[in-house]
Amino acid sequence: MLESVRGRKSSREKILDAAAELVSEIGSGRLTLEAVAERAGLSKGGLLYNFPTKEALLQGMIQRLIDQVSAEKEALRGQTASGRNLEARLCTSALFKMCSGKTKDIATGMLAATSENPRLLDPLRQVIRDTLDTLRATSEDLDAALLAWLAVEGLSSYEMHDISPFSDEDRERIRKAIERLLSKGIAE
Amino acid sequence: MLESVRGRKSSREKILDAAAELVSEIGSGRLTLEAVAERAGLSKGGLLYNFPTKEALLQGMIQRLIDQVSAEKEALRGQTASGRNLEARLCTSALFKMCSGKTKDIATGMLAATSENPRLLDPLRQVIRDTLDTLRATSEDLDAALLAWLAVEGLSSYEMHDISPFSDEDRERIRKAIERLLSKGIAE
DNA sequence: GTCTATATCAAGATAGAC
DNA sequence: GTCTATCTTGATATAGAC
Repeated sequence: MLESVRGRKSSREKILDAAAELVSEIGSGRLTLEAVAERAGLSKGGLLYNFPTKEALLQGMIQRLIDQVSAEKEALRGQTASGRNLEARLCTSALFKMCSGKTKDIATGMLAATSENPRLLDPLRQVIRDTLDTLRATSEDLDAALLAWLAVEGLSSYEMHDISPFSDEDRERIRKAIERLLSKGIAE
Repeated sequence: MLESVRGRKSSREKILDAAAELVSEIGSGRLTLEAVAERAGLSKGGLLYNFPTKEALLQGMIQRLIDQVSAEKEALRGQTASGRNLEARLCTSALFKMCSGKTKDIATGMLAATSENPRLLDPLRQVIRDTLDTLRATSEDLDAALLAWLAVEGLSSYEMHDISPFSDEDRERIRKAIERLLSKGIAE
């Protein structure tokens, strides 16, 4: 699935980047193949060689979103000390990184898919169900785990729609509060 | 602003309802004036009399979303015992009601607006900034208030995109956990 | 206040050259 | 693998009747 070659990005990657940026800038519903092609530095024909339909492009955006979060989570697993609510900590950290880092635009794939055809979110639905199952099965404090997860999703949603009122310091404060919630739980 | 007359809904209300439903069903990007008109039980011409452009319709959807949450919050204010993190409790309760009740569809106005023109979310941006200011100024435990707020937004986002994995019981559990977080805070 | 008819335009997709 | 040219559809918006 990883198609980046050393040095140069593949056309597919350039196209997905271009599409993600455009969704942020002009809105998911205004995403046109022509605009994506121009931004990615090729023609409509070239784009349609890589993604034969617009739906295929949107599917690609969703799949990259899923792959990115999954990869981030697994990378964190190696660096994270085991302990209370481990899975929830991995999951929230990975999502948090996604919505604050430079891969932030990738989340807009969700908006693009929702816009065109809500069923394109099916793969994401499955991931979310699996995440809930995992949290249920492994969390020492499920209430805290659910709230932490949802809070990161809320933040992510705000960033995705570009309506977040939070500064970098705010986000850091939120990150720490989530960490505290997961390790200490809700007070009695 | 409230234009409902006793008995019959105004055309405006019927149109806004129809648009909200359609966004849930076919995706924000597929929302067409013709489909809205048909669902609302009038013709394209009749629709365009009430909302002269598609943007005006989307603005109407966003405004109704804002008005609804605001009204819900003020209604709750009368019934809620004052106490720890009052504003956060009002705000989360109002949002929670929106995303689980029958007014759920109204939230999809956000998707419709994002889809067509992200700047249509400007009024919502203002409300969110004001909410953050209020929480900052009044919360006994700001960390808890922020997490609770974000958690409801996360839940709302899942429901809005129809990717929520939660059952009614799950949502009730989440509601209680948020209440507990706001009244008790994060453990030490 | 709501209807029909129509002008106008833009977007997705195809075909075939290079 | 990428390009240009073209076909076709469908959506917004206008004009004017009822």
